[in-house]
Amino acid sequence: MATPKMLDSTCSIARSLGVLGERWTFLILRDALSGSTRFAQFKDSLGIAPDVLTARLATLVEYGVMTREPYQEPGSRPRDAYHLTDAGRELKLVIGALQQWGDRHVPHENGPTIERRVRDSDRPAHVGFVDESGREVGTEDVAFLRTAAYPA
Amino acid sequence: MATPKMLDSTCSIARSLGVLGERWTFLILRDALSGSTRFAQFKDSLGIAPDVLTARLATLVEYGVMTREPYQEPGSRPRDAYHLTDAGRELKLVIGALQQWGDRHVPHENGPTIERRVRDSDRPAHVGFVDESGREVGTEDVAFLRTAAYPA
DNA sequence: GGTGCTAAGTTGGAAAAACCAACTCAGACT
DNA sequence: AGTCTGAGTTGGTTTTTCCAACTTAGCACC
Repeated sequence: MATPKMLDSTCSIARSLGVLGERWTFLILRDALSGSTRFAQFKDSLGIAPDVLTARLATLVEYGVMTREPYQEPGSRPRDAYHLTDAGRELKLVIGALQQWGDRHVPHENGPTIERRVRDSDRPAHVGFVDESGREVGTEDVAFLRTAAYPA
Repeated sequence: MATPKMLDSTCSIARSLGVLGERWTFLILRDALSGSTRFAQFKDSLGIAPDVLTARLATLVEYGVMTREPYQEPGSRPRDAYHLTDAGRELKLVIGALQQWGDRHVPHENGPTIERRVRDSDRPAHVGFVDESGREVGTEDVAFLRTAAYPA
């Protein structure tokens, strides 16, 4: 139920995790980013208990990460489909960063099963820090600094 | 206990979450990235139950995200300090991506309390997709593609 | 050399969340 | 009328988490 304590935090990481930090949520988003839209798709792909899936989809919809829309395939009764919103699609970066970290630091013997590539050029892409001019900056060259809004 | 089912997955995201996906872990890492090293620092800052903190630190150490080292301040008894490894420091990218998403999509009325800046120039930085040449690419232009290792 | 202090835990019991199997419900199709 | 399927709900068990109290080890002071 998207731990409300965290949603009020002044820390953006805690607030993100208030929405996304429960078990299964990131895996649901991974599936959604790769095209899953239906309850049964998530359930079968993940092996998640249906009551938990119901709860997770509800919080994702509640916080604007996904929408729930009725749709009807011809010759089928109306169903509900879950689609990522713009906010949800922006999580591609978070998912990509997790994927990249897992590739490197929790490797599987067969190597990566998914790679990130630029659509047109087909060249490899990765997640990194970028400055205003769109140039990559090394991780060590980025500092997390307190703003004026930082509490005392 | 770092759900072993996920650690064997061929999906790198699932493997990452097998190590990092339990409650509190990302917040522990956030604190670690901002300089916390001691048990009590994490406990007091997060309000986490001590038994859960013990368990989380143990899995982070087990999977090479942090190290546990005895150290001694003069005039104090020897204690254990927890430090991020290189693998742990690379999670800055994941944490940064979560932070950025929270800033934008789960905003707090006071605005962000932390911002990402390039160390020398002091200019803002963000997390993004980058191609081989170090140039940022839009999220829409990045595809997640299956490799030969993708299971049937 | 006993008492108190503090950091880093451990332990035991209560509460919350996740898991699992079985069941419901509604429309389409036969 | 009966069957199938997707999308859930329900009830009971197991696993995690939470919380408060307890332990342990070394230092400092008297």
